[in-house]
Amino acid sequence: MGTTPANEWTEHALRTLADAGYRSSEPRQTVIETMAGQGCSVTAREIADVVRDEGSHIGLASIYRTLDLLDRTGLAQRFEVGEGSARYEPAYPTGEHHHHIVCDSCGDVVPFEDEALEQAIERLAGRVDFAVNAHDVTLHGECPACSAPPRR
Amino acid sequence: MGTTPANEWTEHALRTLADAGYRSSEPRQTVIETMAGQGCSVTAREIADVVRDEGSHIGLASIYRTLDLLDRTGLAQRFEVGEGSARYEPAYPTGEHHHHIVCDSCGDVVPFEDEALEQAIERLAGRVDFAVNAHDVTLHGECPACSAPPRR
DNA sequence: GTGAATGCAAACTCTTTGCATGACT
DNA sequence: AGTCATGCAAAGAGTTTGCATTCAC
Repeated sequence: MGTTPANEWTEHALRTLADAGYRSSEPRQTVIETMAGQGCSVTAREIADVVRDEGSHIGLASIYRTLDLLDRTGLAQRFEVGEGSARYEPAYPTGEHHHHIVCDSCGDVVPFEDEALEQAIERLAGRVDFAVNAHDVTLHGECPACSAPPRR
Repeated sequence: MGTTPANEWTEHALRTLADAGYRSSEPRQTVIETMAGQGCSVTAREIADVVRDEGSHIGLASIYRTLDLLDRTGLAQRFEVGEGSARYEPAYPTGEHHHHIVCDSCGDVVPFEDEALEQAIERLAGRVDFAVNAHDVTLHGECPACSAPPRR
């Protein structure tokens, strides 16, 4: 396996933080690697659980502090899908990104991309009097499994 | 002043709840009227504050219960813009709705509508394998006041 | 060595829940 | 009268913060 987007983001994030004068501690590296390792978005607790399952341990507070740092430096994007806890995911320097569909029955979150949607938002952003620098789109509904007829 | 959309929603909501067998209590009516009275979206605490300023009082728990009821019955829509607390706003039976731009500096929330955006989402919804029945779009940025050069 | 980052625990905020009281139908 | 809804207070969940210790530079 060669260079994946996740690997690239990990390195980009570590380098960016180092360049900005932040120290490279093991907890920070682990949080970043764990985020990259998850397919899509993660919550603070999910990171803690994954790390614990790998035999290590990072205090929840440190995870929150790292996530906050990543968000503030633009290395990650924070968003919520309405289930109480914040989700974070890597933000690629290319601006490339996706959005999410949430199953309101089982809580499943799956990503999607849509160029037409991005264009509509871009045009809109140019028309409003806010300086728009990010956007969230979340679709709500039921996943195929949940909208299937009840099992018996 | 005649019939406004807000008035209509208030009546629609009260009637719908009554028809569904829910009791018409004063707290519920007040919450609904207060929601209608606010321009856009509200938080539970905002409702409590407005009600208190008008000389009445409703327990926070009842406000939350009413908001939850409105959300479950489709009379209101719940969403979050990332400032910790949930916001609710009237959902019109016509399906007419808007989205929000949030100023990440001062927390100001302003509504917008965009037909092209709605169309893009509608087309997208038809293409995914989820049964999509709602969507949130939130733009983040800085409002004109906050992006202005710092005052001196 | 010095200042920044961690970990723990306490504090906070938002929201939900249990239970007795009061109100709508 | 019989329920359903309210209000209060306590409980929960997620997140932030204070502070002593540890670690990176």
